[in-house]
Amino acid sequence: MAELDPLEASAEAGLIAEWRELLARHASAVCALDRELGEKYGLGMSEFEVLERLVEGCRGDGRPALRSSELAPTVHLSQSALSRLIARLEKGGLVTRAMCESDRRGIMIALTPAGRERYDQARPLHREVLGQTLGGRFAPLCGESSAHG
Amino acid sequence: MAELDPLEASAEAGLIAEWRELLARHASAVCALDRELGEKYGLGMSEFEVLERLVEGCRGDGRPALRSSELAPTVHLSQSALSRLIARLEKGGLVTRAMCESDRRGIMIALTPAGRERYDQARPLHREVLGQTLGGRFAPLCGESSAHG
DNA sequence: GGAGAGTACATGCACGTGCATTCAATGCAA
DNA sequence: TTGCATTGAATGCACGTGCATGTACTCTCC
Repeated sequence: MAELDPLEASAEAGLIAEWRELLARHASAVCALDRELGEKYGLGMSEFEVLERLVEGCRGDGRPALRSSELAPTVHLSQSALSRLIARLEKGGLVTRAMCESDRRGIMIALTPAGRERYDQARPLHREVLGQTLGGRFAPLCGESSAHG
Repeated sequence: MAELDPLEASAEAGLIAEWRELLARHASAVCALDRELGEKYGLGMSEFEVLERLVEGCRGDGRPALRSSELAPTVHLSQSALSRLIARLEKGGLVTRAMCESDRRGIMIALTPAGRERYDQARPLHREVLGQTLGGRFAPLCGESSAHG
């Protein structure tokens, strides 16, 4: 049982505490976001994140669109998952996919007016949910047995 | 555009910064844990978490098993997901499911010696990965485009 | 210019997840 | 006791994800 020094053991305990808090916060926030954004605006958490990156990408310079490869690292999604997510958003009329003229392998993803509007509508709820789940401390934990029921 | 006071706007910016850091840390840790534990010990992150709860449940008092309903809230999994996860662990010989004699609707989940051994083997790697992804700051982000390739 | 390596995105597939439902057992009331 | 609502867990199903691969295009070197 004497596998660690007392010092290392307490460092490990701190690490695990940090890890479990991270898991709990993540679970409660993602769960609440998916539920709330999903039922009120038909968006999942990742869909909203992508819309938000597109809105930010259009800010400042007049660039109207982002490459898929620029988007992927910012939303913690695999390339294939992002590809399908963009397809869903396009099907919903929230973004458009256009061939990139400088490199015809790539695509330019642009927000449509409907996409911008949906984002603007969903944003206050997104912020509110985050405020409750991150700022607030009533973490309901996730899973249908505790928060979904 | 004047939808928020400056004060509220900066509070919102802080909230979003916190949220994005949470997402980034979670993604990199989960991705690394699933990859490392998966390829070296055949365990996913949630499988490991469940084994750990069982090990902790057996500590102190001599209680050899936990109810499924006790386990669920601690691992941020739905009841159905936990049910299938336990089935996978049982199939792998790491836990046993036994009828609960006091309430025959419930089941008692107990770690087998093999399960305990697998946990003991995997634990150092689990801690190491967490130390790198939480303590360290080289967050590789997740997704096949950045960390899986 | 042509061949082969490398890159960007799409797609087949397997898998884990949550929701809704189902089945069995319990608790309570009549 | 019977009858009914409730609870614990398992399962059908749809869906989002990652991995491996396919397809189209670009780049480099000859």
